[in-house]
Amino acid sequence: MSKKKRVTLRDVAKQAGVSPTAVSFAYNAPHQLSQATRDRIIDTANELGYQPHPVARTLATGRTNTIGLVMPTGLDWILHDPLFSLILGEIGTVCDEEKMRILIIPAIGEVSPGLLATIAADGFVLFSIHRNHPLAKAVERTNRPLVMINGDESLAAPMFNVDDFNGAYQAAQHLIEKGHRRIAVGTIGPRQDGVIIPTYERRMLGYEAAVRDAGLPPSTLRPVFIRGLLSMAKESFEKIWSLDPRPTAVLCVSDVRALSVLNGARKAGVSVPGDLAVVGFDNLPDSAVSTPPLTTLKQDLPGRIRLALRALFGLIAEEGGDDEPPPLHITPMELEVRESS
Amino acid sequence: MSKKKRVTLRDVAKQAGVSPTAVSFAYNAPHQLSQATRDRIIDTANELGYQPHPVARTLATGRTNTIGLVMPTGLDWILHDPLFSLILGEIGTVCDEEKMRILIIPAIGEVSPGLLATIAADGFVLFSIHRNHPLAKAVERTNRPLVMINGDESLAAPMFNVDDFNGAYQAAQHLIEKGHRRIAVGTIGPRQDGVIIPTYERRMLGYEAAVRDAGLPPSTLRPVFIRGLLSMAKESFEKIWSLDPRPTAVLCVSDVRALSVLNGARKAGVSVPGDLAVVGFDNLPDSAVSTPPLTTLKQDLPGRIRLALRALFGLIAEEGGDDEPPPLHITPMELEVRESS
DNA sequence: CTGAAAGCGCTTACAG
DNA sequence: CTGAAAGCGCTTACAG
Repeated sequence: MSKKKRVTLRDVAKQAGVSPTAVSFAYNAPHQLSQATRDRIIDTANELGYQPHPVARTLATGRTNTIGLVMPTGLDWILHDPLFSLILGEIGTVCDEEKMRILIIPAIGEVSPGLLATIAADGFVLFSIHRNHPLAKAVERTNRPLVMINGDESLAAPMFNVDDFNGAYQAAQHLIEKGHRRIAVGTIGPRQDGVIIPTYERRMLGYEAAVRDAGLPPSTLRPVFIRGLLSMAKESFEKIWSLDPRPTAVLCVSDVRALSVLNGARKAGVSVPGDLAVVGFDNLPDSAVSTPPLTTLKQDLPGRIRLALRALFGLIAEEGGDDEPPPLHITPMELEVRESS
Repeated sequence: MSKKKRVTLRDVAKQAGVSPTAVSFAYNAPHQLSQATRDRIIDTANELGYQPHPVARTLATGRTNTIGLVMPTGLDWILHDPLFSLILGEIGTVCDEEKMRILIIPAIGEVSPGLLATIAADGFVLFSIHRNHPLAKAVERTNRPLVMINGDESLAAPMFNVDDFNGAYQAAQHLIEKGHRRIAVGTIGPRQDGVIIPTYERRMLGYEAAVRDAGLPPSTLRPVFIRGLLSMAKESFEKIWSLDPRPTAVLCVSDVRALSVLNGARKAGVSVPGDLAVVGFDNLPDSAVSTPPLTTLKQDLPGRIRLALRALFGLIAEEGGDDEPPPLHITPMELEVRESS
């Protein structure tokens, strides 16, 4: 009583009076069939409750219809970070359209060397992965298509980045022009697992260049390690506010950090931008409606993700590695000045 | 250059000079082969770097070697809750031993009706799922083996529970004997998605019965909705402490809640058990080393999980549903009195 | 103890 | 526009 027989393609073919080939075509190459037969096949398939068996399909095609998404954090972090939510949401949308599944691979802690090879993905997206990360090499060794988003530009793979350096440069320049001379930089601290986020590295360089080009001393910038968690508002703000000498502005490498500082300042009764100007990075949806709205760097993240995924699907479809050098896309960023600075 | 040919079972057979059958046996039925040939096969397989193709195996056997684990919360919650960590850890260990994979199915929000049917699992474990939950029915409809842990005893499936009622009864009785007459009950609030946790339901009944049997009025117990998050220590404690009249003790339906209250009390300078006695439920590892150590109800959770999984693997192996009524295992709980009460 | 053969449920050249 | 046939990489009665 527990094993209902599965309805197979053969059953549908028999019932509809066509060959198995025709049934397969009805799903995978509809234009090869006349409208009439195609409709008849699909109708009888629905009647019988036919569902193509994904495992059989995979065995026949060699495709799993899954992409592996390598993220630089643990799963719990991914689920809480608004930027990651945005990214996952967009990737999810595109993958739905393409009938692809997503397998999230958190790139933290011990990564067993052979793991990636056994993961049944048609291709990989690496998000914010540094060249030194063990997974960067592991993925390359699988010889499967891959693209990188916010990646390390010294890696040889199609890369879809924003212009972190120039974005950061603009942000710092903006504050300098406003007269700020003591600027905290809210950034990520060294991670205990040694993982480096390439984006943040480049943003730091941009800040520093702007200070240098303005003829100001490096000490104008004071790095402060804060966590990218909205719940750490109090701690983040206090860490910045207690610097000696006290800064008049803060540049954050991410909007989450900037919003966290913003909230902390408000709770402490410190006026933004009066007492402390705050500038973020990435332009989260929340940043437009915070109190006050956040000055930050705009980018078309969804658009960039779409581009990257199209590229990946292209590579998967081609299958034969052509040997062109992998493309490097760097999208410019635009400073959106709002009321926090 | 991108498609290395996969080493197949056939390649190994050829190289080792045996039939494909023999190679398959070397992995799946080693006793059918002489020691000598088995060793030879395994050796050449390793030399060639042969890895059995899981998809092909699934197609041939009908087994995916995956169990679906249905949990009553979102993934982020699962990753933060120490009880769930314990459970996942134990399930992971057993599944590793059995070479089974785990697919976590968070039972929250919208659950599409056909979803479960398309999930390629050989069987399911339902954890803390109530009879009214849509997934309870959906899983039953898949007609695949399933077992329940901390389940709703009105459901017809093998059930592995603790004796929530009597455990709660003991806990309440203990406080009553100590002379407490104003007892807060730290429990879960109604969830916005209407999901009910069967275990907590039964625990409430046990508390109430003990009060009744002691001849005390129902108002002795004052339910307070607190969240099962250690980070909510302050809020949890204050909610209890601000009851009017102020309680002298609190019964919590979970150790996480009890620990959270304990921490909140300590930070507020309220002495436990002097000003407030605290009793938990489940005996987390942390509960033995908290300040003060927590009075709680002991259970052998790992043992129970092992039992449940063995039962599930048994059902999967049998494959033919025998029609015995599903077994109901109820493990007794023992009150472990420590210094918090 | 070992092998030849059929089958799991699809896809896809190939031939018509 | 449609069908017969081989194949994806395994497993497993069945026969020896």
